[in-house]
Amino acid sequence: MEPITDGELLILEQIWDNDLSTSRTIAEAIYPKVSDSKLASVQKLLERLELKRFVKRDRSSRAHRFTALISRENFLQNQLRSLADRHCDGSITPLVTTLIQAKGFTKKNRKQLRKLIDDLWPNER
Amino acid sequence: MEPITDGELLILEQIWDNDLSTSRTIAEAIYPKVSDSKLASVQKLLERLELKRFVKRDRSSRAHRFTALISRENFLQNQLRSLADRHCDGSITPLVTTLIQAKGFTKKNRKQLRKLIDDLWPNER
DNA sequence: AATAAAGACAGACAAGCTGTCTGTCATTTA
DNA sequence: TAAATGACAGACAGCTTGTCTGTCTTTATT
Repeated sequence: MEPITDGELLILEQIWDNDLSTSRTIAEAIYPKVSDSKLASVQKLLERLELKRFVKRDRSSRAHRFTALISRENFLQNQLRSLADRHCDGSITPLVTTLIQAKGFTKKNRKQLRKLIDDLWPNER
Repeated sequence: MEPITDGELLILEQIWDNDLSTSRTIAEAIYPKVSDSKLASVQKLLERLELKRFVKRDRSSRAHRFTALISRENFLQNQLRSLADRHCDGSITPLVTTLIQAKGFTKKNRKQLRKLIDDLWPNER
């Protein structure tokens, strides 16, 4: 997967939140005042997002409408895989063991995690 | 935590593998042939690593010796936190639930994870 | 119909980042 | 004393990134 920049991510998130957005609605969600140049900036980032295959464009109406080509969940999965590749030789277990010992992972979270594993893979206990 | 570049990471990993390395031993581990300029490149990256507080430098001997100021484990934790901040509003549970459902996370891994939770937090079952 | 508004698009741009390299000086070694 | 080694400052090209300008086309308004 191509790397994504902060500006591109901001726009992709708008599209996730609101499918079939136009460049203007996206710009309005990001900037308090939408000038011509700000709109052009959004369009440029959309152009790059399309080039990187994060987004597709419906050209049938005058104002093009955009749709994400990757789901939030899938995107997160890819980001995590990249991190595993970069820092753990591709292995994901170090990520899991690190995360469950992190500060923000509470007793309640542990309980939910146990339940999730039990639900997703019953008969493994 | 400051962002780290690929070149800097390569060098930090050498220091993790071999504490108290000099710029030369690091360069020898990275490049097949160590020219003057390659050595200078390593030194420049070490300078930046020091500036970013990833590394400290012992200046007592002529050839400075380098030590990591952050452990591999701590570093990974920070990377994961950054990812959570960027993509999940700081929450880490989405990362965990995504990871355990990833392709590379096997039945054996699940078993190990159950055991790890049980070992780290007994009396929670 | 004539004018104005809105959109797409190409291109340019400054700022910043990144790895590399050169040259200079100081220190150690042969 | 000469040569080798190391630290360091600075420069550099190539790339990235968000922004902006200008032009053309299409739609809306008068």
